Amino acid sequence: MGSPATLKKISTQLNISISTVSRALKNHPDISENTKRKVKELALLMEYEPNSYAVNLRTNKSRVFGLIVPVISNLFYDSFIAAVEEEARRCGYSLIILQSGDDPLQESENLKLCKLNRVDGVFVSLVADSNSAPLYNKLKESGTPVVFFDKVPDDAGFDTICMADEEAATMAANTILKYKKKKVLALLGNADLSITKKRKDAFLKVFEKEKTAPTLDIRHCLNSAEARKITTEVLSKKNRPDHIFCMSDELLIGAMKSIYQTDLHIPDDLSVLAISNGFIPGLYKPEITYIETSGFELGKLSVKRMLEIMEGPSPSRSIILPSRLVTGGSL
Amino acid sequence: MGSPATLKKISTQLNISISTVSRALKNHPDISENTKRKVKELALLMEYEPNSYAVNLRTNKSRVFGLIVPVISNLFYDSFIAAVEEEARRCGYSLIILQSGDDPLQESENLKLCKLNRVDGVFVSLVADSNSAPLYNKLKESGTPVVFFDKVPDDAGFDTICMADEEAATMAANTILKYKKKKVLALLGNADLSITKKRKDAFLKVFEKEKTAPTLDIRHCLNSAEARKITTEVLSKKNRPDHIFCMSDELLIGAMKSIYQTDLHIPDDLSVLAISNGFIPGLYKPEITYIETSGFELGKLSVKRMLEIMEGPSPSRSIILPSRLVTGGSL
DNA sequence: AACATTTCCGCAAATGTTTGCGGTGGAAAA
DNA sequence: TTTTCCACCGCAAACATTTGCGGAAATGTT
Repeated sequence: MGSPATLKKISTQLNISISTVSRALKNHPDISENTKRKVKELALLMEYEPNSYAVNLRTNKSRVFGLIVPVISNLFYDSFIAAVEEEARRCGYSLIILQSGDDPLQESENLKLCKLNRVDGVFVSLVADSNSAPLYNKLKESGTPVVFFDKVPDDAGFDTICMADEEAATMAANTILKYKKKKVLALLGNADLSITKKRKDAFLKVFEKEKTAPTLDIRHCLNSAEARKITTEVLSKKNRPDHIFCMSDELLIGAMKSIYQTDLHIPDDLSVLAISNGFIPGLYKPEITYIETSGFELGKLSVKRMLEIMEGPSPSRSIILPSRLVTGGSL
Repeated sequence: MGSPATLKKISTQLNISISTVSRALKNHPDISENTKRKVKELALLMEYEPNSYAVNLRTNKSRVFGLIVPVISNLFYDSFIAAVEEEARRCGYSLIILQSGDDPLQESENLKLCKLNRVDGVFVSLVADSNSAPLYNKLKESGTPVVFFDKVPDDAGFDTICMADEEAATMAANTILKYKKKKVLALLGNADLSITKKRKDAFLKVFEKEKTAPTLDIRHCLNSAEARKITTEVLSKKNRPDHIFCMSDELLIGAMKSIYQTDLHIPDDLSVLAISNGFIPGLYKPEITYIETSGFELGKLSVKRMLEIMEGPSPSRSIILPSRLVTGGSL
């Protein structure tokens, strides 16, 4: 009674074979109702639970997903993780989380950890200079499905799922146009990231065709502090912008800190527009108008896609989640 | 060459026994340098990696921790999770995350999942009406260490680690006293939580002994929206408070939304003090003065404690992380 | 009564590792 | 030459489960 219950212990107690116990607990039709009952009763009494180590070994499955993300403590990623965890659990899967901390090396280490843990599938958001594409390919070939989200590889042949980056940027540009802004400061993220490129291109494209386009000041910043510095610098010039567009929450926070240092009034003196999941924009007064990108939605969809792939290997697809404008009072 | 490499495949290739291969890869002294070299070379070539299912089964360990938390998408918990993940990975452990969503039932389900996955240890922050104490006891008795953090059980005999709740509340009260506030609105969390009780008691205790104590308006609110409603209600009265104390970020956000609706100026008309990890307070203008509770620190410490327990079963301890006052401009 | 069918169950292999123990061959000691 | 010892390696059990196959007993069919 000391060590945990096993099939063998139940079987010797009942003087039947291990396989019968195994089948009884699984409601196998070969086993009579009578023995099923006896087995189940004893199993309950002995608090039997299957040893997943052995089950995994035998079935070569773990019912665990891996999730690799640049950082956890982040308003977008944490809601994504929350959604994936919830959905995965609902479908009988557990979730191992690994963060790469913007380090390509760590990312490939994490991928190795996923292989080591022999997860049944992995979700990945790439770090900036990820060079692990071949590793992902190998993983895929070895039969472990990979779903990329948010920061996805450029190469075709992968399953990706991300926000409508172009659409969001286009929407932002059109909104700015509609409000007849004269001079806009656009704060964009890491220039090396494909997500930044996509958003930038789409953003610029809208203005190209327009006669009434505002003057654009495009700036790349890696983090909140940089965004703040740049904003302060730009706002102090004689010919200051009348609008600021922020590509992410992080940048918005930096910009707002800077704006708070001035006595400029939003939206009269300066209007603001961001791409965000909505939490941060709601904290300010007035609330910042933003284009929504829901990590939660993305997470739910990612799990759904993962399960699809695991069903029957379908050709790889790129899924794009549409975005919408949420009006605050900053524009 | 199709299916993944195993010890057996390497052994037949080299015409040696499985055990020799196993020992060679582990640098066992019984094996000659020569065979070690050959084995390692072939292992590299065949891209051998040990099947953790089998290793786990044999060694009865998984090198995986479980982490049960009410919610993931939360400024405190996500930094805690980030810290635990980082530290655990550094020590060769992976992390399975489960959220209970403030549902006691889900919490015990999650605990079962931890047992099912046979994790080597579990970190738990309890939900409000958790009734799973016996389950945790059983888990502990079965040899799986449990470390509670933040929301910990009242019962003795558990390993707990949390912020200096009393100290933080005492510090808050003393600060309020120092600034000679006349009337303070104190926004506290769920009254059923022990963390709330502790903070409340310590908070009140400071004022009991003081002649110059301010009038106190103690309110409990479950979430941000409630905090906002209460604040608005209280601020609209003729005899409005000159100070608001918020026990958490969530409550602070609600209060600030309400304050932003008025034309009260911080800190002249109304001062604000919060208990927080510092992220949210930094977003406002002026930045909110707060008493720091670092989820990140707590996470690092929790892993350290877990490893200690796993070394040699020490008597259970309660660890308390001291807090400090971070001065913004709201007081 | 002889045969066919169904019901119920056990045998044994297989999953990939780890590890205690025993064994072989050769060199050194007696 | 015999004994001792050491370096090196293999046997086989054990971990707990799943599953194809075969077989005995019970039931049903002529």
